[in-house]
Amino acid sequence: MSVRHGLMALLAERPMHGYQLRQEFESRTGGTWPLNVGQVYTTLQRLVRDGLVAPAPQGEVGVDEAVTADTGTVEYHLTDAGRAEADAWWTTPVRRGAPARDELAIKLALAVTVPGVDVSAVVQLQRTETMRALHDYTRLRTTTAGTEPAELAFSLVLDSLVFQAEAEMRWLDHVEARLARAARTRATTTAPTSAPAPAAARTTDTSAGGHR
Amino acid sequence: MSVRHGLMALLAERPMHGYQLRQEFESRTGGTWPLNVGQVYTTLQRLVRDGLVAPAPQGEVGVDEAVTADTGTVEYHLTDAGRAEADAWWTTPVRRGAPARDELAIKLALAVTVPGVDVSAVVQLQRTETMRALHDYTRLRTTTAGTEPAELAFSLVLDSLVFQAEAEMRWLDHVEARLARAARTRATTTAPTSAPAPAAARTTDTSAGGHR
DNA sequence: CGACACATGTAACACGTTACATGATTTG
DNA sequence: CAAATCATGTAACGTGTTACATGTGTCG
Repeated sequence: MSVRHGLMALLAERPMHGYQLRQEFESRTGGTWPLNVGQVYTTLQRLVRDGLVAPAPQGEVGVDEAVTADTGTVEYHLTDAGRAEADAWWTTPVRRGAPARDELAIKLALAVTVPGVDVSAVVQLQRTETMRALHDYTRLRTTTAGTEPAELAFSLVLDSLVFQAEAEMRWLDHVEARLARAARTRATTTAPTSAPAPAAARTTDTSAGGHR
Repeated sequence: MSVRHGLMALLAERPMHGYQLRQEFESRTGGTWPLNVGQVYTTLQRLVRDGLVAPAPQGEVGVDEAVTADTGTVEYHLTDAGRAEADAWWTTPVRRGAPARDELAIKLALAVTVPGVDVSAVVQLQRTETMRALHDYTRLRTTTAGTEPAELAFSLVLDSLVFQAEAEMRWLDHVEARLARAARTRATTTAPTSAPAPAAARTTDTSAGGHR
């Protein structure tokens, strides 16, 4: 629904062409989320179908209703219903009740339940990837620090990505810590008397485990 | 792709029915992400089509190839290619290079660039919603604290949601702070001599935390 | 003229969601 | 027997993604 509402938000500012919508959407988010032009038009079609947006052919301006010399370009604008929808978007928070599927969380949840998976290795790989992304973000941020709305917007988007990536890193640390604790508990409960190998493996894991 | 890979991960443990796959997927994630049975079957179809999964009709076990007394139930299992794919999933981190569309980030990025939008109000509404979700999570966590794999998995998922929600809260605070700073800068640069109202509004903003 | 940005669309496909239809098995 | 659970699927729809086709305007 991001694109749908995003386009409506842009059209609330002023009527625009489909092509323009794409440019505005991308520039205001610093190109973080590229938007294919085709999707703009398909989404616009759906918005028109739902009566939220209406097209107005741009021509040499006929005085009456008939359009003279249609140039083929179309300017889209919000209908009243569309404006209401756009307003409703601003006054309705993004639902966090039924969270969106998080591939990483699903992956690790399954990893700890499926036997034979080296969870630590998975965590380690993800940590590297997330760190890499984090570096990319901070590198990007140094190059931009303006006060104009568009630059502010991009800066906020970047901050959002950084905050999320940092949270992910913290969570990965947390997962590793809990795994180590669980392994310890398991070792003492399931094999209290005879379990020399697991104990050795455990100490090796936390210290030499190429992670942090 | 979460469901697709999730099903493969489950099938890597042991062959299962479609119905079972749904139960396992949901129980191991604590019901955080409900999975419609229909989607399991359509996804399985695609996996079969792609040669990653193969169905085996369950019957009264005919000795030769002909199946005697087919009960109508089907057990799905990974093919060699499917097992390779599953292994590849574990050894490939979730890509953070091209981040998934974050509706909240998009929303706020557009909010600060579209004139006439009360960004502070949007932030405030979202803060309330995110807080509510955070409370729900912590309330859920108190009821579960086991060490069995499934409970550990759910616990980790919950932690992930908490970490994310906390990051979102921090980001919302951050956005508000930057907005206040931008408003100050703007007030001094665009109207250095005559701007008493903005200054008054600013002090009200940061102290009377109710909303803006 | 040729390349490039502007501008509009269609087609095909993947994934996800909901609702519906159909039957077998278990259990109160 | 009736209801719930187990079990398998189909149909329709919404959104998102990519690739392709088509044409205009501008500028070196």
